[in-house]
Amino acid sequence: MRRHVLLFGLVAGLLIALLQLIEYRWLVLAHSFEIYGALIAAIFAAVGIWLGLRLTTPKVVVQETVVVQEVVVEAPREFVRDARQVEALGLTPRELEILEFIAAGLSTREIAERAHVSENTVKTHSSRVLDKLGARRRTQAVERGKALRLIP
Amino acid sequence: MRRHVLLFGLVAGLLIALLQLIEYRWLVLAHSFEIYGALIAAIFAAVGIWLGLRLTTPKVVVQETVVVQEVVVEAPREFVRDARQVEALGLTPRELEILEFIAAGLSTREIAERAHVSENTVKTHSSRVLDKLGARRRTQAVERGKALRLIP
DNA sequence: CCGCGCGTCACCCGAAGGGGTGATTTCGGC
DNA sequence: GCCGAAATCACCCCTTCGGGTGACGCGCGG
Repeated sequence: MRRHVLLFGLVAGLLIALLQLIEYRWLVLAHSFEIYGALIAAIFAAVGIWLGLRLTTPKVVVQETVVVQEVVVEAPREFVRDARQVEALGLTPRELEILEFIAAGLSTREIAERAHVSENTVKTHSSRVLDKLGARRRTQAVERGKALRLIP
Repeated sequence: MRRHVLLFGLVAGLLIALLQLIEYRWLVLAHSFEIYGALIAAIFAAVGIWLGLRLTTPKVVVQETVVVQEVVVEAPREFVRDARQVEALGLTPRELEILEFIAAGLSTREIAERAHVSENTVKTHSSRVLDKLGARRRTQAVERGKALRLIP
């Protein structure tokens, strides 16, 4: 980021110098003022657009035959649960919790241990989750949960 | 996109007009020329950056109380399977295929239909997948498969 | 040619998951 | 104080899943 600012400053300086040069050589004419202004405007706008794109576009780096692509980390992709989906589906906090455990690949027994409840309770919750998600299997529930942004 | 170009043209025109006005009113001084140029440069660079960002930043649209957010499709996040992991685990193409079906939430029967093989075959494959991934359940296999970049 | 990896299919058995129903408790709101 | 939502637990029944084993055909490489 700082690199970009420095780069921009450098480019700007060079451009100004260049324009000054051009001005003194060929544009010392009547109305050169307007042309000069338009020229500056156009060039800097272009540079600005380029810079704006640079700031948000991924970069591709080639490293020892391995292509590494810098991904735009739009705020480290911190997971944010889609509250509207949750509400629309009527999922309770506990049910979401069990869904997360399921997505982690835990068995009913393991979930029961971690959630400090009986296996029957876990089964009840998971049944409700499957029902509310319209899923017939845990794997399907997980798939839908991820698609609906209910779980990471 | 075309909208942006038009918008930019309009803004540019207004700015030029504004600057002309300012120039005639207060900047008819010695050396106003450089100031004027710098001003144009700065403003248009800013506009350019803003425009550049606008072109690549997600947009939020409010529709009948429903907020729809355009998500930046970062090069559709093309999935690239980690071939080294596949080799390290000794997973065959068919097994990976079945793993994908499992991740999609399909049952053994459904997978058998889509893969045009018997349920028994699917069970054999899925058993091998679970074995090779060190998983005890399908959900766990999916979780590990994703973690190891074997499946999207 | 023979072995090996892969894909295919079968059968069995026990474990796990899923569907349905009913019941109790707890807690916050009306 | 009653109601409803949420959470808890139980039991039954059936399906699915997972583990184990065995077998067959095909193609490739030694």
